[in-house]
Amino acid sequence: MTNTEDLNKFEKQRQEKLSQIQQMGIDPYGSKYESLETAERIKSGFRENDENQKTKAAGRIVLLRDIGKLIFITLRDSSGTIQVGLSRQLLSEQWQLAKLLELGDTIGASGQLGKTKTGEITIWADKFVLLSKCLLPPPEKFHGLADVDQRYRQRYVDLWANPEVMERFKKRSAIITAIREVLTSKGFLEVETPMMQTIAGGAAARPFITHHNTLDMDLFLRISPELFLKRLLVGGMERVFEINRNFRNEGLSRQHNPEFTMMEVYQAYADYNVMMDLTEEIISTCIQKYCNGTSLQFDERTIDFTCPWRRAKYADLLKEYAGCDIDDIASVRKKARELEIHEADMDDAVVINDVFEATVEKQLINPTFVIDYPAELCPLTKRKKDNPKIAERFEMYVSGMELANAYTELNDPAVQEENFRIQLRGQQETMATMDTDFITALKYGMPPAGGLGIGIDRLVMVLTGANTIRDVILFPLLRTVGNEGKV
RNA sequence: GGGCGAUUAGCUCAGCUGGUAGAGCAGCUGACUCUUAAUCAGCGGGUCACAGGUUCGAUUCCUGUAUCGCCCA
Repeated sequence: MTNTEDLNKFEKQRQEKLSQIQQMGIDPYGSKYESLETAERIKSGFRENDENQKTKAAGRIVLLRDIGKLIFITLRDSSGTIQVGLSRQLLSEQWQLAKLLELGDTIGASGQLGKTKTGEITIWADKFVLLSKCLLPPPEKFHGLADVDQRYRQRYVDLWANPEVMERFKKRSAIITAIREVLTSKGFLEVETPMMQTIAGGAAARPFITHHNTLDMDLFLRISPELFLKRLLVGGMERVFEINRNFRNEGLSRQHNPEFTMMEVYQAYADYNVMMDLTEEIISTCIQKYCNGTSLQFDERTIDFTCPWRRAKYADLLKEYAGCDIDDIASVRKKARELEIHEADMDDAVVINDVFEATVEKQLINPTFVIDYPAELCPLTKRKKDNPKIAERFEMYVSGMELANAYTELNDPAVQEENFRIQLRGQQETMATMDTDFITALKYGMPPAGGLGIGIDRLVMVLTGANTIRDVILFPLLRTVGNEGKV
């Protein structure tokens, strides 16, 4: 709990400076300020011994050293920091305002670029403007904002108080751009499909429910775009992708936020092998562009992304790490009991998968394609021609975390309808609706295809070394606190 | 949902076995025209998360609540 009276004391002091500035006839919230150079460009473009380098920059005051008749300011913009020198000599009539500047204020400054005696590139301002007054005390200048809760709730402070946070989100944006570039250069069309759906399909997860008033209709926030993207394959879009949010009404963890960003891509006339190559290409491109080399540090381990990545069969991994044979269900159930999985009233496939998750997943450190899943776990996937018990599906793991999931897409409407029926049998409430329109679409004929989903948040975690998903989502879902929202 | 831990000044953190609190930064006053987390001198600043309980006395011990973190489901 913050003590509002004390907070008011600091706020009051800043308010007083604000009114002093206003009494000087100055607007403390500025206006258009253009022709700026970024801090990094100013520094990289600096020419020694050039007496005539004028420049103009704007940013937030993150450090301020007042030496009397000379003030040094460290200004932070989105590119980095630049030092601004304010001297009484150069700014005779603006000097009074200069002495009122304080940490957190946003200013713009223009003037000659030069170096100080100690070699710091500095804008010696002949003019500056207050662009926005900061009325609340900024975080501690050296440690930044450390309170985890406050960092997420007040990301707008976190972003400038902790430069590595800004860097991480710039990297996130760059990663998504790189993915778009890879896909569009290969002829994939970026599309948007409904976030609000009348049937929450395409995955097994509990959805969020909302309501449309005029239509008096309950809607679900989508748990997956899959069934809509496949409709586009039926429509003749042969290569499509979507990068957008999914919503799952389930627990929160290091790897789970209720809303998360998913990239899904579908390619007609392809299969899951093509999707494996595409996964390698997309992620390798991101790593080449934004990391050094082909390996990186994550979770205190070195992860080697050199292609090709390991491709291992689900059943083989189960044998390797759990020590049981997928075809010997008794041995799998025995292992489940050892792992304290309550297997008694579970289907065979579910027990197998729980054992897999408990034993295999965390062992998959370097990128690994787990291929050929038990068909029962994959209602939307085509079976192997020579073995109908196995589905052509892979999941890709890094550091024990699922990053991607892909299938050779099932396009036989009769098999799909049967799979839906089996799936619905074991479920209740919100999930128990058959997407008959999707079956209708398949009846018109969907080309054979490969489909792939990559969890963007988790990918960004791995590529930026973030150990919780909250560090790669600007505004992660948090509990409301106190009387937030009340006026 | 379960277990463990945290919550002390605006911020970052100390505070041993119970005796109503400290530092640095920030703020205020003053000095300083080359600082780099500027420095120097001085000053102010706290319902020790919240609510109960034990005690002569609780920031400290106990219980509950809230939020966050870690681990597990």
